[in-house]
Parts: sequence; structure tokens; C-alpha cells
Amino acid sequence: MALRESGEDYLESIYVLSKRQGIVRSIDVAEYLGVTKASVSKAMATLESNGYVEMGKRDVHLTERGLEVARQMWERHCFFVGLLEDAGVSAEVASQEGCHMEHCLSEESFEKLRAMLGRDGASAPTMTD
Amino acid sequence: MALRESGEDYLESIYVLSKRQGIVRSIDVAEYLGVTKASVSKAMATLESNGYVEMGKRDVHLTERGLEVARQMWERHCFFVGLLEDAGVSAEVASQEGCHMEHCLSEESFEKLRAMLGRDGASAPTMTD
DNA sequence: ACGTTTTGTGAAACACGGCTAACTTTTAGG
DNA sequence: CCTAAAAGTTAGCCGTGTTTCACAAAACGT
Repeated sequence: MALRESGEDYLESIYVLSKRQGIVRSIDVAEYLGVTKASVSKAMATLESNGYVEMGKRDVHLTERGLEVARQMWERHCFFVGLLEDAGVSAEVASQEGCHMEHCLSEESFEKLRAMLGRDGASAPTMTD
Repeated sequence: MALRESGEDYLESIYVLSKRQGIVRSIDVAEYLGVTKASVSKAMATLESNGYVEMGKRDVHLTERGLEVARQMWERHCFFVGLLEDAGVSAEVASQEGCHMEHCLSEESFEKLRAMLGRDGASAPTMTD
């Protein structure tokens, strides 16, 4: 089953939160994404059944497969946020809007775009985003 | 009621088709977007009740309000498709993916991005897209 | 160790945006 | 004209992703 935009967002947030705080619980994801814990619970069940995450008693973590997606999303997030900020968009708005742009492109198109714009990760947002 | 991504797509397609052929019928929109005529019928009812389109007996046309949105979407479409094509993405893929990117940014952010990348419409796709 | 608070889950509902199928209305050919 | 095809509408369904509300389970302070 293919990953949807919302699934990618959940994976990305687990990735970011795990770098920030180590162990990630559902409630952390809910707060980070601004959804209810029930939504996270349901989403995690789906992601687990598709092999993207594993759920312990009180934590969630990415599988190899989930990590790959999460890293890719985060990389794109950084790219688009950086691009928008360089264009003069506020950090807050850039972060919000970059969140949507990161799901629009195929891997191939993204790489081509990044190559052309020559933003090879040097200006990635900090982990505190 | 705020316009969703799909609503913007409908408006944009009416705009493009009206330039191409003058009068636009629901069936034309359905074919252009690859959805059923039932879907178009439903969407038009919503768009009409929100003042974006007006429906005659056998045609649909944009109101002032709808036209403004449609033009803006088309402008962004051209921008993103051109950008991706310049990056080496095929016309077909660029058109598909640009279709999604055009809904991600606020007016303000888009203008800033366009200003920075200096693509002031010179390389807009042709109307036959 | 007990009770309270925090966290997670389950059921039911909703909005959205698609679909099919059946129907009506309009158009157009013979 | 009259009928057949094309276009439009309506009703009902589905999948996705939310929500709220009630409840279960775990963690924690005293």
C-alpha cells in the first residue's frame, strides 16, 4: 500500500522528534503535528501494518523502511524551507508551506531541481525546526 | 468557505479550456481533469454556491472571483512546470507534478519565490498544455 | 500502594472527493 | 418529428483522514 501525504508527515515527525528527544511517544507526534492522539493512534496502526514503524509499549520508532522515507522527507523539507527563506519568506510561513511542497515531487524530479538550484544541503534548517 | 486544492483545479481547467475553445461544458472539464461528469457536476454546484462560477443551461463560466483564482493558479502552473522542465524533468512529468506544487504557497510566498528565481513569465508554457 | 494524571485505544461520526448506476434533459440526425 | 446519442444530475457508496467521547492502561507523586 502506497504512502499518502499524511503518512509521510507522520514518519517525518517521528524522525525529527527522535533526533530531538530520543524516545518518541504518540502524544509527542500529536502535539508536533497538531492532531489528536486518536488520529495518531489510528495512523500508527496503519503504518505499522505496512512496515514503516514499530510500536513498543510506550514508544514508536521507525523501521529501516520508514527511516528511509522519513529522511527523504526531512531533506526535502529543509530544501524547500531554505529556498523560501532565502526568497524572503518568514521562517514560520516557510516551514508551514514547505511542509506541503515536500510531497509534490518524485525522487527524480526533486534531485534534478536541487541540482539546478544548487542548494546541496549547506543551508539546511536546524534540528530545532 | 475556503477553496480546496480540487476546487482550484476545477477553476483552472475552466480557465484553460475557455481560452482554448470559448464555451466550456462540464463534460470538457471532466475529460480535461480525468474525472467523471458526476464529479464535475457536484464540484460545480459547490463552486457556484460559493460564487466562483456560474452555470448556464449548457455551459459553465468563471465569475470575477473565480477568474482571479484561476488566473493565479495557471500562472503558478506555468511557473512550476517551466522550472521543472528547465531542471531537466520531462514535460509530462513536470505538468503532473507542477499541478500539485501550485497549491502549496500563499500569494505572498509565491511572488517572493518568483522574484528570487527571476522567471517573470518569459518561459510560460503554451496554451496547449 | 493507592489514587490521580497522563497516555493510548476503540467506536461512531463527519467532511471531502472521488466513483457507479440510474435517471432526466438536451441535442442532433434521419 | 422522433428517436438515439450525448450531456447533466441525483442518489448512494467508498476510502482517507480527521474529530469527539468514553474507556483502559500505564506512570507517577506522596
